[in-house]
Amino acid sequence: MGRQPCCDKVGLKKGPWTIEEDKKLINFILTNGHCCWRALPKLSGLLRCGKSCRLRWINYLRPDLKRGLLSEYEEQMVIDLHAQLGNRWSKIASHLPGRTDNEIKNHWNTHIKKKLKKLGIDPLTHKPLSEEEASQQAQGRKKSLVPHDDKSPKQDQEDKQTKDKQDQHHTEKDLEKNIMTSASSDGFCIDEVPLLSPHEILIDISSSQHHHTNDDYVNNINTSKFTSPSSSSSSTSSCVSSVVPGDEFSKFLDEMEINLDLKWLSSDDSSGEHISKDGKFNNTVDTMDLWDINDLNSLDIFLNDDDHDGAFVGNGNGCSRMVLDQDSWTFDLL
DNA sequence: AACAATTTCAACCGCAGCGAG
DNA sequence: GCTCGCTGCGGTTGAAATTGT
Repeated sequence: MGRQPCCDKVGLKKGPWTIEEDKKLINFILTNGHCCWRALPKLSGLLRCGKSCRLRWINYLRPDLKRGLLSEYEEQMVIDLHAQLGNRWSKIASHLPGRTDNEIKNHWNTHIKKKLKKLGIDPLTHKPLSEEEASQQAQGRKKSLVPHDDKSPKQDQEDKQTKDKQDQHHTEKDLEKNIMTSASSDGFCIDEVPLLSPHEILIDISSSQHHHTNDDYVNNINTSKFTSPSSSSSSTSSCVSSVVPGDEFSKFLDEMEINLDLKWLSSDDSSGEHISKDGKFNNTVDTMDLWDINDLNSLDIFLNDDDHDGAFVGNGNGCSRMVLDQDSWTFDLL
């Protein structure tokens, strides 16, 4: 019989997301949350499969994402965690707030692997490379100990991944046990990284029945309400509901008399003409700025900023930590 | 300036895991 | 215990960007 495909693929769009699609997805999730990824595309009017929507949200549009390269500290954490967990990227990501498994995986494959090899460390075993391997690395020639002629880098990578999988399979339980009970050899213990449980991260709407000042909201949120689930594998299965439950966030916006009407501004030009990511030239405000809801600076600004005459615009420098090379998006105040 | 080679990373694919019935 | 449907994960791909010649 075979499995049903994750979605009816006929007529569904694939490939890079357009600004319009992003807008639709964000608007829908922020106003409705996502009850079910499979149903979301239909409800939101997107010609994408639910899986694609989920991925786009989690890896790119989620409000609490950090953008830009991993810091040295984050990189070191990834290395430490990888030494213990292997290629379990979602687990690794769950310890790095604002980072996704995909991002970490990519960073590992493109940066960290090379870095470790340069340092004479085998990225798979985290042990020093043999002299021969190290010298080969130094020469920039990659040859496996088992001769494999003109294996492409891709094949080489596949081999290593297979090996990695096997190694991982054998040691998985030991590792898990080790992680649960002890610190790593360099003193870093992932158990020290706090993971929040869902009850810690939901907005306390009951308390918001009372009148709040803007500062109340921001303080409330900054303390613990908006936090990073960091990856889909964290304590709750619903990314949005764990960060900002859709209907609660809507209530919050309603109560603040904020109409969630997204305006799309280029990160490098918030007022003029724009060139969107796909290279199309827009003379309307039509690209988006990512928000920095992780620490709610942008929210802070749009709640408190008097300078924008009603129209909230991304928080400039404050946003840059997350935005960097990305566009970002903003709200309009009524 | 033009082209080739390499690198990066967003997005896709297939499978595993899990809960519901 | 089995099947089904959904979600999440990890591996892979390929277009775009960057670098080298």
